[in-house]
Amino acid sequence: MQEDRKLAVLRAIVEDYVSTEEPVGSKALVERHRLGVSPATVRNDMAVLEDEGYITQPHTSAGRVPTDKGYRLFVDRLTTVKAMTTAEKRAISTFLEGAVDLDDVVNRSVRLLSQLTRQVAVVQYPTLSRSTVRHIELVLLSPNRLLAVLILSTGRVEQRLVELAGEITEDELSDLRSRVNRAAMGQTIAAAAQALRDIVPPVDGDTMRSVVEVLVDAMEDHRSDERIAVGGAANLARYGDSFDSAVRPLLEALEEHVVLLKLLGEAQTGGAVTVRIGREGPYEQLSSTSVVATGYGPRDEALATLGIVGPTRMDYPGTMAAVRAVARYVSRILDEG
Amino acid sequence: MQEDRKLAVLRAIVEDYVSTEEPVGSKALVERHRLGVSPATVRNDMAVLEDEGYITQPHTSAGRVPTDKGYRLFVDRLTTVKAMTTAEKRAISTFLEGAVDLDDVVNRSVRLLSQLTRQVAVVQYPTLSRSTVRHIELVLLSPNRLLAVLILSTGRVEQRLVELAGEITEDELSDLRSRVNRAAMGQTIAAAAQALRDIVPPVDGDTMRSVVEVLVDAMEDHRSDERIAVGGAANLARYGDSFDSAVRPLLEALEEHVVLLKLLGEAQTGGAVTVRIGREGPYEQLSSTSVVATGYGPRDEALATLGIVGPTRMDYPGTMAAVRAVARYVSRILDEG
DNA sequence: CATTGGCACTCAGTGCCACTGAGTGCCAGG
DNA sequence: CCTGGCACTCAGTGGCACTGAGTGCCAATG
Repeated sequence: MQEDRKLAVLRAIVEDYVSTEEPVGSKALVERHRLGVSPATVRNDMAVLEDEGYITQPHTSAGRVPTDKGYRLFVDRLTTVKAMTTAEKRAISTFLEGAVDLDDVVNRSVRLLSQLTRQVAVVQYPTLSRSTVRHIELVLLSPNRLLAVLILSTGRVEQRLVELAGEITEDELSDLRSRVNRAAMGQTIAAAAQALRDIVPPVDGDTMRSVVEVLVDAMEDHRSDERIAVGGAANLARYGDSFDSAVRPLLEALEEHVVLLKLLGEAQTGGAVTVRIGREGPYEQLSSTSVVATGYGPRDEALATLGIVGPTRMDYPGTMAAVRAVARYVSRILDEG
Repeated sequence: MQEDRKLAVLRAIVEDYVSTEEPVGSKALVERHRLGVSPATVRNDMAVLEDEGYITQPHTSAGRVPTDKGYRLFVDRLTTVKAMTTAEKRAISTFLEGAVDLDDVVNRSVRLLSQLTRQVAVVQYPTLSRSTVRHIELVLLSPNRLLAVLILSTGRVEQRLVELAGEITEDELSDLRSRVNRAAMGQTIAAAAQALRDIVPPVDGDTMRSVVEVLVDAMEDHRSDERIAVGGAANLARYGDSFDSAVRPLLEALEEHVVLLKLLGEAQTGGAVTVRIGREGPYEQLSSTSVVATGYGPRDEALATLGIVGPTRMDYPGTMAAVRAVARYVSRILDEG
C-alpha cells in the first residue's frame, strides 16, 4: 500500500465530509476525486485508516467520518495554505480602515471574521500588559479629590478617582504630575508600575503613595484584558443537528468570557495559526467544537488573540486563511494608529 | 353562556399550554382546573373562543393553543400580578448591591434577569439624554492640546482630545474651565449643550469654540445610548422545536443592537411593564417571540429600558413580575449611587 | 504484493398499513 | 344553558418489507 495514497484518501474524506456533511463512502470518493484506483482499494485504505484511528463509522454500513485525530493530521500535514484572493484582501483592508477608534476596530474585526468564516468570531481587546504608557494626567476636582487619567499606547484610556488624606495645592500637584510622568512615560505598564512604586519615598509620601497606588492598580487591573467581543452567533443556527449537545454549551461558553479567553488560549503570533480540535481543548462539553485562533498586535507583538469557534467539521484551510488575514490587517491598523 | 367562565377557560388554556408546551384539550382542562362544568361545556366555550380568534387548533382533532390575540387578552385582563417572595426580593437586592460601578450594575442586571426568567435578557445602558452634567474637566496635555472630560450624573465619563489652533496658558484655561462649568453644571445634557453654545462669543472665541464644539459633540453623541448588554442566550437552547424559524432570526436580532433598541421600544417607567406579543412587534421574522420590557432610572425618570425576549409561549405573570422587580431595584441602586 | 472485481452481508431510511387514543362537533334530553 | 352520548378526525406509533449505499472478505490478476 502506498502511504501517499492513504493520506490522499484521508484528505478526500475530510474535504467531502466538510462540504457534504454526510459520511463518505468508497464509491462516492473515487467518483469525486481522481484517485486513479478502484473503490475496493479505497476500502482497504479506509480499513487501515480506521484501525489507526483517523476515521470512524457512525454505524456499520455507513460511510466514514474523520475523527479528531484525523482532522489533526489533516490540519498539520495535508493543508495547503489557501491564499485570499486580491479582491478579498482589498475588501478586508477597506472594511477595517474605516474604523474610527479602538472599539470600532475590534467590532469591525469581529463582524468581518464571522462573515468571512461563517462561524462565531471572538476578538480579544488588546492587552494592557504589553502596551506602554503614553501619558499620565492628574486633575484636581476638589482640594482633596483628584482624577488620575492613564493614557496608553494602544489608545486605551483608564481613569480613576483618588481620595486624598489631606489637601494639595496646584503647585504640589504639578510637581507630582511631572514626577510620575518622568517615571512612567514610555515604559511598558509592568515596568511603569515598578518605577512608580520605586519613586514613592518611604516616609512622608502619603499623597504620592495614594496616587501611585491607584495608578498601579489601574495598570495591574486586568479586567480590561478580559474584554472580548463576540459576533456571528447566528451562524450557530446552521448546526441544525446535534443541537442540545453542541449549541447549548457553546452558547453558555460565549457568555462566559473567562472561558472564552481560556479557549483562545496561548495562541502565537507571527502568522502561526493555532488550531484546537474537539476534545483537545480543556472543556469536556465542547467536544465537537474546534477553535482556530492567532495572536495579533502591532509590530508582531501578540497583544491579544482573535479567532473563531466552530464545529470540528469545518473548512480548516479557508478558516485558517481568514483568521490569519484578519489578524495581519488588524495588526497593521494598530501599527499605524 | 357565562362570559366569566369563557375567560376562565382561556386563562386555563394559556396556563396549561405554557406549562405543558402541548395543545390542551377539553378533558384535560376540566381535570386540572376546577371549572365545575363538563368537558362538553368547555368544548362549546372553546368553539366560541376559536371563533373570536383567541385560540386555534394546530390541526383538527388536536387541542387548542392560544393565539397572539389570546395572549394579549390574558396579559391585559387575566393576569393577577404575581409578587416576588421576600426571599427572591432579598436575593435580587443583595445581588445588585454588590455592584461596584455602572458597568457592573448593568452586567449584573442582565445576568439576574436572565436567570430569574430563564429567557434572554436585554439591558440598555442609562441614556445620556436625561442625565445631567456633574462636572467638566479640562486638562492641558501640551500647550496646544487638551483633554476634555465630561462627568455625568449617571457616573458615565466621556473624554475627548481637543486640538487647539493656538496656545493657551494655565490661567486662560482655568478661566475657561470655570466658565464652561458655570454654564453646564447641573443641567441636563440637552440644556447644557445649548448653554455652552450660548456662551461662545461671536468673535474671537476660537479656543473656546473648539472646546465647546467637542463638548457638545460628546453630549450629543448618542453612541452610548445604543449600548446594550445581552445575557442568557443559552436559554434559547430550550426552544428545541421551531429552531430555524425562531432562533435564527432572534440570534441575528441579538447582535443587531439597533434592532434590539427598537424592540425594547417605547417602554414606560413607573411600574408599568410593556408586553409586545408576537406579530404585534415591528419584525416579521420575530413572529413567535414576545418582548417584556420596562423603563428604569433614578427617581422614576426612564433613563433606559430593560427587559427580556422570549417565545410567545411564556409565563407572562412571572416574567412581568421579574422584569418589574429588577427594574425597581436597579432604579433604586442608581438613585443611591 | 498491491490491486481489483465479485459477492454476501448489514443496516439506516423509507413507504405502507393498521391501530390507538385524544380530541372534536353535534344533537337530543334534562 | 348544561350535559351525556355518539360518530368522526387525524397525529402518532409500531410492525413490516423493501431499497440502496456501504462494508468486509476472498480469489484472481499483473
